[in-house]
Amino acid sequence: MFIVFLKNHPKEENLKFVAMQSRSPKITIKMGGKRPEITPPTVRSVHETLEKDQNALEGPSVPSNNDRKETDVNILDDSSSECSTDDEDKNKQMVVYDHSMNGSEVVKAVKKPNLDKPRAVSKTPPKVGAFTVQCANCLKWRLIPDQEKYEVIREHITDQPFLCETTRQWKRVVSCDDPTDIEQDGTRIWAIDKPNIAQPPPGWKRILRLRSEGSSKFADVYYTSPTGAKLRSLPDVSRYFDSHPEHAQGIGLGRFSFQIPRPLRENYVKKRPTMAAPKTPDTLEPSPVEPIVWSGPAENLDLQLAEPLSWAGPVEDKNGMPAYLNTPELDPVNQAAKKAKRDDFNCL
DNA sequence: GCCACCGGTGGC
DNA sequence: GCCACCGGTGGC
Repeated sequence: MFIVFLKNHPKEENLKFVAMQSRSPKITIKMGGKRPEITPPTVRSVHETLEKDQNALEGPSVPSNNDRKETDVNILDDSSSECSTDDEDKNKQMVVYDHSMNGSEVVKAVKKPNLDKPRAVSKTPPKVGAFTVQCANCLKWRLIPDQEKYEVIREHITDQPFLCETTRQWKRVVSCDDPTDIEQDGTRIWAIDKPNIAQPPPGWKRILRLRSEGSSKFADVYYTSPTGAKLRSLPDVSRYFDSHPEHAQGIGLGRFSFQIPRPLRENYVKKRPTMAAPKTPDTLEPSPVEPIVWSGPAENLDLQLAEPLSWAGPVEDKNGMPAYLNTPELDPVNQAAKKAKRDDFNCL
């Protein structure tokens, strides 16, 4: 289940579905199954990007991940990577999803106006730009015209897998033979949405607010009540019902879910600093040995501990070799390589 | 003063 | 490590 996120330019707030190029890695994902496939980010020229987006939206293409079986739903965002530069920002362009054509959605790539101007607010959190669901049969992505339809699909995605034919609900004629609406080509930020979330009760609206890259959380969910109250948690909703019993009729807390999507890019969210890890043999640093000063009587020199100390030092295998050679996670060299790899992703 | 956004933390 | 929950705060 996917959502594609877009960060709208302030002047483009009226555009419902806008995607801007970013250097996000290409990611595909399979619900409840294999890990996402991530390929390194690439930088493309404006021309290349335009051509590729056109191909993605109009040309014959198929999802790159062939082993997906389940239906996915998606939300897209545009937000560029923290590693992007002003020059790269200039190369951004938009893909506009125009669903205003009587249900016959047309997706077209357009050049972003004012490419020379940097985006007004680079720190503003991204906005959801598009919803897309994967056909359970052909695995192609189908854009969903609006959030309401998306929420309907999401609510029953497990029991009623999404198919290309489902788009006929909004009078769109598309089949598995048609090219995918949108491709996971690294030009957008994708997020895995949670399946089977109930539609908000009548009069209520479920709002998803994305946070900026590097935040401690990816997003926040809140509900707006019929009275306009903004509720941030189930206890909030419960308290609201206590004070507005007239709005609680027939509405259980089960109708509310504050689950947030998960970004496909693992480093989108700042990792919580971990507690100091217990020292393992490979992390133990040689430290200066303090001389033991013994001031007791000489006859106590043979004093020994009654119980043997547990040994936390390197353990040898049966051949007398360090244990970490058989256990890569204990290998200090292996650990250093892993750390270097992690640092590569941080771009800091 | 309000509120969107963010950080922290306790519980699991 | 993830998530639910809520307090803090900067910008308006």
